[in-house]
Amino acid sequence: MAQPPLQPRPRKAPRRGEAREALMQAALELVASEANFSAISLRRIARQAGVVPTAFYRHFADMDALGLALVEETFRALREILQRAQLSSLPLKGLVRYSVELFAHHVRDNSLLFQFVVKERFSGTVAMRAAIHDEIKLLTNALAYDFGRFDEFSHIAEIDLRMMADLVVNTVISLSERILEVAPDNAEDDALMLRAEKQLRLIFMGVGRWESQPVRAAR
Amino acid sequence: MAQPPLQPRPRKAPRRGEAREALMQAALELVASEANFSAISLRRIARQAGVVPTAFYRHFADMDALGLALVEETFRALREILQRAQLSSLPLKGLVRYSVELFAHHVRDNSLLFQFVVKERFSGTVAMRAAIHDEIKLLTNALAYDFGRFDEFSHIAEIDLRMMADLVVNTVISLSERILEVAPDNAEDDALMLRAEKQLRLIFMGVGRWESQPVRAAR
DNA sequence: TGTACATCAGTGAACGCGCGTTCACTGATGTAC
DNA sequence: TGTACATCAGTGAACGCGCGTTCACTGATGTAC
Repeated sequence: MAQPPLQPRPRKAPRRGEAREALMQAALELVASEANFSAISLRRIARQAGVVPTAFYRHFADMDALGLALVEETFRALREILQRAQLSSLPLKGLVRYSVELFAHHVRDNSLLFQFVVKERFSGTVAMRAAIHDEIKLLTNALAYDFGRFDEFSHIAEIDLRMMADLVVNTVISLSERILEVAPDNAEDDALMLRAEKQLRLIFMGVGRWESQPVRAAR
Repeated sequence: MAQPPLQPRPRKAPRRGEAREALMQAALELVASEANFSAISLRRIARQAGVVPTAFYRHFADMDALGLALVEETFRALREILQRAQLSSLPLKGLVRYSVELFAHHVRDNSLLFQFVVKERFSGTVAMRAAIHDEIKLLTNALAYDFGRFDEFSHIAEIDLRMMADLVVNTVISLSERILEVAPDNAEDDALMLRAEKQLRLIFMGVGRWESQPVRAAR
């Protein structure tokens, strides 16, 4: 049945960056379909990408470099969509619902990237964990800054703005994790989005009544 | 210098369960000091436990069984401390602060176990992820049930009690993750606990104003 | 437009290593009488 | 209290395998002129 490939198949023309993207995609697929990044081998990734193991080194110094590239790609795309949406210039009314939907759909549309980051956030190498942690911290700081520009938050001390931004970011991260662990299903996704939306509205209900303590004098 | 151990050292008397605990402890130490569970080998665990690789099989069918035993141990101890504390019978005043401190100290005192669970919650095998997920769901349900017994929550629909319990559990999990990623340091721990306490108080401030939608008729 | 050549992506053989798991074994502990 | 024996934790040799990485190579693409 099988035809012995006696004559070597013609070498495919290499195109710049093609194999690099194939390797990144292969890593994402393997991590999503099983295990985590540290449990899959360089050789498996190369095989999945349709490339010989040694070709890996043409594009990445080692596995850590590949992982870091995937983290960067994830947050690059996330920052881009957040910047395009210009959330902080929208009217407050309906902002929560809109933001939750925007985020949830983005996670679904980029589920392999986000699955990768969710898995590696705590179990990756030190470099990868630090990279993810730093990116999340940047997002949290930006959110705290945006809060400060709304009248509704004018009575809140800076440290409490950060506390609130942290709570909101955690809630949204948790939403992403949940979305990724259920099979794509509109009804289920809607239930998860509705719950997250309620959680955020609950948080913002507290903001109006929040009284920040006066700043303590540094000793 | 080194004396050649020509005559075999006397065999240590095996004690029931001793090696089993040594294997579990070895796995915790290796996971905490580097990598994650899927990245450490059976042989490394045996070596760390001071036992020959094949002895592993006397105590666990495979690595998955060891991992599941560690997950179970973590939540067994957590359930025990929560049950002892009898939180829901304490006066509401000061309950948030007390609960946060209780939890944070428990995490510090059992940091290897919690580091393990935090790392494996998303990156472990399917069986381990499911076990952790189920345990957290049980805790969330118990918390929602406890909420329902306070007068302050009497106007909240059941689904919203669950939504709120979920938000509280997420906040506490996030606190644990943070505590485990900073070196033990009372000042830093206190700052993390204070932030979590504020986040929980903010959430509960919203509860008084929350209006649950009337239940929709099933179609 | 044509030619010469540097660059660089991809190849394939080879290496030594740590891995999970098997097997037959040893010898101490606990139990039946 | 003493003896015989089943149980079971731990041993050590051995296996075949996939791993990361090295090396010298091939040949297509892009560039200088």
